[in-house]
Amino acid sequence: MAPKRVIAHLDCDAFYATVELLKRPDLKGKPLIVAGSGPRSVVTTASYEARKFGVGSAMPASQARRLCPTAVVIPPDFTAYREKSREVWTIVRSRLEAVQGMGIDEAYADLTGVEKPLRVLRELVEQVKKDTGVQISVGVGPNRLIAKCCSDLGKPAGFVAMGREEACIRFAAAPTRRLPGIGPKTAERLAEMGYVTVAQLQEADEAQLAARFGDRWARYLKARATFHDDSPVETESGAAKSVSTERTFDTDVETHDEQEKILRALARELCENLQAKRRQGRTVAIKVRLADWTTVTRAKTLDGSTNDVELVTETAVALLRAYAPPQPVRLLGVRLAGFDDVEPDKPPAPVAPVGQLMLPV
DNA sequence: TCTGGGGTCCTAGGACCC
DNA sequence: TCTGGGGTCCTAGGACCC
Repeated sequence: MAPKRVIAHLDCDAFYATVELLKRPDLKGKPLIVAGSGPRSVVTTASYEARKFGVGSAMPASQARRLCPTAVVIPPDFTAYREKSREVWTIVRSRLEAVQGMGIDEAYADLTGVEKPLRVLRELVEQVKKDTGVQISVGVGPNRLIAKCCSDLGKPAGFVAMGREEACIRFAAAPTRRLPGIGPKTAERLAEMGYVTVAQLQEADEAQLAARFGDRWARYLKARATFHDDSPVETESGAAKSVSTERTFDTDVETHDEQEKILRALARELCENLQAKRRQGRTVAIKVRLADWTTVTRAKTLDGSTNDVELVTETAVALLRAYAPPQPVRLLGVRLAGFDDVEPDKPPAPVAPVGQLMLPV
């Protein structure tokens, strides 16, 4: 029988704000908001002082300023965040075997079979704090779902561990939205059916859920509510499956001529990025967001893979012309997918050893 | 008071081939 | 003349996550 899994979720507290405070210690204790300066920017991170005013991630910056007029607003410095992130996860990986990074400021680790896993984690958190100034909150459980919910529970500087049955009880009164995988739309639909809390979803009739969401989703939702999750911690991350560049404009762009000009610049930016990464893709796609927030995508798959500025640009422009946006445009984007190149920094695909026959399956 | 930028995965329909 | 089913590829949209 397989040993009981021990999964940890490690999450940096208010990561961007923390990095800014390390650069500017004089701001310590003040409410701090990391957000762009444009009229349509959103909050990327708020310090805990700012959160007391109701400021949260993904909130329009204009709203955040109104909620907390005394806050110091700093534009994001992604270069600094990437650098600090590298420091943090280098330490974590030096101490733990199986780590799966999830974006810049969090990761899962599989500590199954590790002696005294909680002690190992506590010492790790302490070292990261001492060496980098970054505070990590930790959640531990028998699977990723419980680990994730637990790291959230103790923030900031949290350290929470529990088993599945305890999780079912401790999160019973929480809204379903608290479960990762249940977003605003699904939570809304569940609420319409009378399932507002995790406990209610635990007791929900699966056949009734299936009628509304389909078999697969129904099973998934029940599994989430009862904290069943056997998804593995994936150590190999792999290269991105698509790469895109997009921009929201301070004011909507009205003429097709101007839209085209912007799209060309975006296509160039994307191709230069891909050339640096030595990646080529077959599918060129554009994204157009209209003034009324309608979002449209159009894609074309080419015969061969490319990252050529001319080819990608002309394909993207042709897609835009065919669509001919019927309203002013607030966002334009270009994306390349369908990569069939060798992943960077990896040896070529293995071939059959000499003397071994490749048999048709 | 409006709503960023970078991704992933899933679904569903149509084309096309065997 | 009519009737299949399966598999793959492509496109578009939607939900979700950090």
